[in-house]
Amino acid sequence: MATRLGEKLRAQRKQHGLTLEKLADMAGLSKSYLWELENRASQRPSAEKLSALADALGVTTAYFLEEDTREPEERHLDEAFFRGYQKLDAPAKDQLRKILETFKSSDG
Amino acid sequence: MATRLGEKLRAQRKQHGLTLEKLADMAGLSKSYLWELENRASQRPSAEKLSALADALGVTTAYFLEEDTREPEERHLDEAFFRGYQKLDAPAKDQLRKILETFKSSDG
DNA sequence: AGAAAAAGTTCGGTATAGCGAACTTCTCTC
DNA sequence: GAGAGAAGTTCGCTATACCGAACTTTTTCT
Repeated sequence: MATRLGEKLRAQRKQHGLTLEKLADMAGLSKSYLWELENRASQRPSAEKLSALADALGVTTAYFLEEDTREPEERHLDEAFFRGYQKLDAPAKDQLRKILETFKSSDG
Repeated sequence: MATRLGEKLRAQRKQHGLTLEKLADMAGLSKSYLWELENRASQRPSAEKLSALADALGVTTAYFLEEDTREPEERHLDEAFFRGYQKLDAPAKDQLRKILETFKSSDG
């Protein structure tokens, strides 16, 4: 077995050194269901549950859903960057956006 | 009735000039269920469905789930910025991250 | 205004999300 | 290696996600 989602969940959980029960408590679901998410194929968790898990593990729901070709490390950097960006005030955001535009035009 | 999620869904759908049926087709769900999402309280759609809707409407799932205090316009800018950033090559990303750090330290 | 088409709404049914509690396996410590 | 405690797994059940088809309302024609 082992779905893509299940593998990602388990990998993240282990990485944080959490047991099924601890993570389940943190995310507000049962450990039995969390086990099913990790181990049983074709689970379709609700957006609520998946989002709670993503929050507890410090990733985005998109990470669990998408086929993401990025390395986990790069993905993590990207998400951290976006969280940081969102906390800026409006003028700072605006500056960054302008800088991004110049970067865009200088490659493919 | 009208939940937070329902309101957001309907607002986005109208903004794109889509009927229930069109959006439902685009996102791969039935129009009857989409109607329920928009109009019935306490819906807990699967991450899959919500993600498909978010994709079709050009927003993130987080937008539908979070209490987001940002103005829709700002949120949209932020998400567009992040999409742009993710497409950059590694060195460009790295430069932007460093710039972000300098911005962070210069405010609260 | 009235027909026809398009949009929205209701409803009954099936599959499964998600739970609690019991059971099993692993990991200690003596 | 036995017994205790933690971690993982199974299972039966209830609530509900989600659908198709029928129905109603709104819009768009002439």
